Order: sequence, then C-alpha cells, then structure tokens
Amino acid sequence: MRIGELAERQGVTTKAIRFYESIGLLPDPERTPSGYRAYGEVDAERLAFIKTAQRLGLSLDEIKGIIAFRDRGEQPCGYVADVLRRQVSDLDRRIREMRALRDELRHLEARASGGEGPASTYCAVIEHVHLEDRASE
Amino acid sequence: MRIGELAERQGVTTKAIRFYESIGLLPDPERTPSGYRAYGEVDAERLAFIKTAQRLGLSLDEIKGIIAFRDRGEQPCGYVADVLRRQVSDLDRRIREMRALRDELRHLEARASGGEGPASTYCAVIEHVHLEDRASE
DNA sequence: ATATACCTTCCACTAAGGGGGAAGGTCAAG
DNA sequence: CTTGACCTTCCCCCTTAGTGGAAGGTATAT
Repeated sequence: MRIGELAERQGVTTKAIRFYESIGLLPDPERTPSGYRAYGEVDAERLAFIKTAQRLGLSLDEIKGIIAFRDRGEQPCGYVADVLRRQVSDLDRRIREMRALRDELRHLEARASGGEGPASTYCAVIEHVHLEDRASE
Repeated sequence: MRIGELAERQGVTTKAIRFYESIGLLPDPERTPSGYRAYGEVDAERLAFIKTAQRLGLSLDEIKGIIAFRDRGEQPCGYVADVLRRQVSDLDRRIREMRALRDELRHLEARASGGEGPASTYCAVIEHVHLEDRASE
C-alpha cells in the first residue's frame, strides 16, 4: 500500500509518517520501481502501536526506545514496566497539581463573578491574585 | 535596577525577561546611557503578576490579553472571569482524561510486572496494548 | 592592565508535528 | 494526449515558553 492509503487507514497524515521515518521511528520502507513508498501490514501495525503508546502518554522518544528492544529481538517488558510506572506517578502528581489549581481558580472565579470585594485600582480579582501570590512567597 | 537584579528578585531568568519584552508582555524598558535595561518597581510588580497568572495555568497570550485591559485603563474583571471559567472546565476535562489514562496504565503495568499472560512474540504487555487498542477502534 | 561579572544582540534549538509551496515524477481514466 | 490525483524531495515558517551559545560591549575591583 502507498503512503496515502496507510495514512488514511491509521488516521494520521502523510506528513507525520514521513516525519516518523525521518526520526527513525518507522523503518525506511520498500520502494516501488518508481520510488513510491510501499507499506505492508507490518507497517500498519507498527503505526498502530505508535499511536497507542502515544495515547498512553509516551513521548516519541520513549516509544522509539521500546521499539528498539523489539527490533533487537529482546523482551522490552521490564523497560516497558519502568516507563509505565514513571508515567503513572507522573500522572498522579499532575492530577494532584491540577486539582489544587482548579480549586483555587474556582474560588477566584466565584469572586470575579460576584463582583464584591475591596476597592481596587483595576480589578479586585487581579489584585486578589496579586496579594495571594505575594503572601505565599 | 538592571535585568539581572530584577530576574533574581522575581525568580526568573534574564532570558525570560527579554523574551517577555520581545512578545510585548513587558514594555520596552528605560535604558542606561550604555544601553543596559533599567527597571523600576512597576516592572517588578508586572512580572510578579505574570508569574501568578502563569501559575494559575494561563498562557502568555491570555495574560497579555488581561494586561492589555489594564493598559487601556479598563476593568478586566469580566474578561478575567471568562478566562478563569474556561480554565476550570479545561482542567476538569484534563483531570478526567488523566485519571482514565492512569487507571489504564496501572492495569498494564501490573501485568508487565507480574510477567504472566499469554505467550507473545515480543512482550505480553505490548501485545496486550496492541490488542486493546485494536479492540477499541 | 586585566580579571570577572554583567550586559548587549542575534541565531539556533527544543516536542511533535502542521501547513504550505515549489518543482517535478507517475499512474489511471477518458 | 491530457487531466487529476497521487507521489517524490526539499524548503521555509508556525506553534509554547523559553534555553543555550557566540561575539562583543561595559562596569568594577584589584
């Protein structure tokens, strides 16, 4: 299959496929006599794997590492488990941060909508953020 | 005060300050006869405001919008409330996505550590991800 | 006079591509 | 034979929020 068909089947752009090839994430494909890239099912599966791993939050660099194990014929399980563990604790941390931030924003936004608050030069919300920030330093 | 002092006082790099200036987030500062940037308290406060807003998850572009109100002498409260509301719902969505992803990763990682699972060509974890991905399409 | 610390400008780089175009080759149908 | 869709390489610019370095100017202390 040619690049356009592969791209459409896997829901990516031809640009992305050539980009993955350029960074070594996809192997140099076969070529037709006229120079067109020719892909097979293996390539489609690899692209699907890349997309899955990306959906799991892995960077293209991490994915490249996992695929390198595959290509060397080694078992990437240990490495994958490591990557996933790091990913999970990273997500836990980010979720905690976001929750704290969201709660703070809700608070501020309620005040901004309410319109009450002390007199301020420009806007009570901004001054408030200002003060809270300076107080927390 | 010179750029280095301002940077250290506010906990940013001189690079960041010049960058903010280049995108119009900070005004072009006064210059000493030798061409050094000369800042005052107003600039320090503005930088503090930028940092606070950034900590609240606003992009430099959004911050620029808020500052523009200030600079026009208008009350940015309504605009700020809008931005904050959007920020909250955005965070809610992202927290939900991250939680779902984290749960999926924990599941996978537990399997990767366990080592059990069906026979696979390379690694059970990867094949599993593979299968789940294809099943969800 | 020189060491150093600080400042200036400008250019390139990051992740992960998106977007567009130029200039050309190829393949199928009508 | 030509049209249109597809492909090739190469090129440059855009995004976020800066970071890093090079080449050179300035301030201050010794």
